[in-house]
Amino acid sequence: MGATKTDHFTDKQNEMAAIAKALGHPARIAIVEHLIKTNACYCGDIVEVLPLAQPTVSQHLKELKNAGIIKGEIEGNAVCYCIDKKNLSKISNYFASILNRSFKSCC
Amino acid sequence: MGATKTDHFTDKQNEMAAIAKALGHPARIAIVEHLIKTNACYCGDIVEVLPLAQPTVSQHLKELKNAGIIKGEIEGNAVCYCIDKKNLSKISNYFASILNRSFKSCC
DNA sequence: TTTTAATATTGCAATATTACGATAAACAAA
DNA sequence: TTTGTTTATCGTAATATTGCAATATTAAAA
Repeated sequence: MGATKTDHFTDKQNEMAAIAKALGHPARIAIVEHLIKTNACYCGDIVEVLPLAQPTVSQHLKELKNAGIIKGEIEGNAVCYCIDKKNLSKISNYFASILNRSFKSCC
Repeated sequence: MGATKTDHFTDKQNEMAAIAKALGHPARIAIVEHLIKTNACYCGDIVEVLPLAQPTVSQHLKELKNAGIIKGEIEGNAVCYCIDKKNLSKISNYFASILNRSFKSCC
């Protein structure tokens, strides 16, 4: 095996898991943090900041983009990336609502 | 390759990524949701609810426990699991603070 | 003690992820 | 058109994850 049984779970569960999974790597957390700090920046700037080769960074950017966490705008031969707040808001609200519904613990 | 370069990132980045990663699977999201709904319950109840075999569920529970998202208390020969709010609060607050710091988008 | 019940662990196959060199693609500049 | 710059894609090796059958472990019950 090795393939997740996504069809056995609800759309919402799969959606939240996909967003969380995209953020489940320190390089992608670092990218998000850098985009927050600089507000927006070129792909090349991110490559300079991270301890990873350019193709690896490009791959991480693609995953964040697929998950709807960032978006990129082509400017000439460069690409300007920035945060797409929508899905970050979704997962933030999701966790907040889970915590609100969680009262006492048995253990 | 295939191994994440954790030593090149900050402790905070690695920590947030680890929590997000643990939540990056629909089965683990479903487990968390079920624990919220029932407040606390036995491992066996979770196995009944999920479309996965007992060893697979046990493995997912272990990952959630390692990430500090749930905790389990042994009661006789059964184990009662419940949410450990601490790390869920951490990631919830983390995303909230990221969103607060994120103003306008370039693209 | 033997049996039963509830979880955890082991071992393994299938698949996914991570990382990067090489290369391609797209565009600007000369 | 040629060259340089920027980013994406391809191919591939190393490693991690997912899932489950078989089995071990632990403790209650008979």
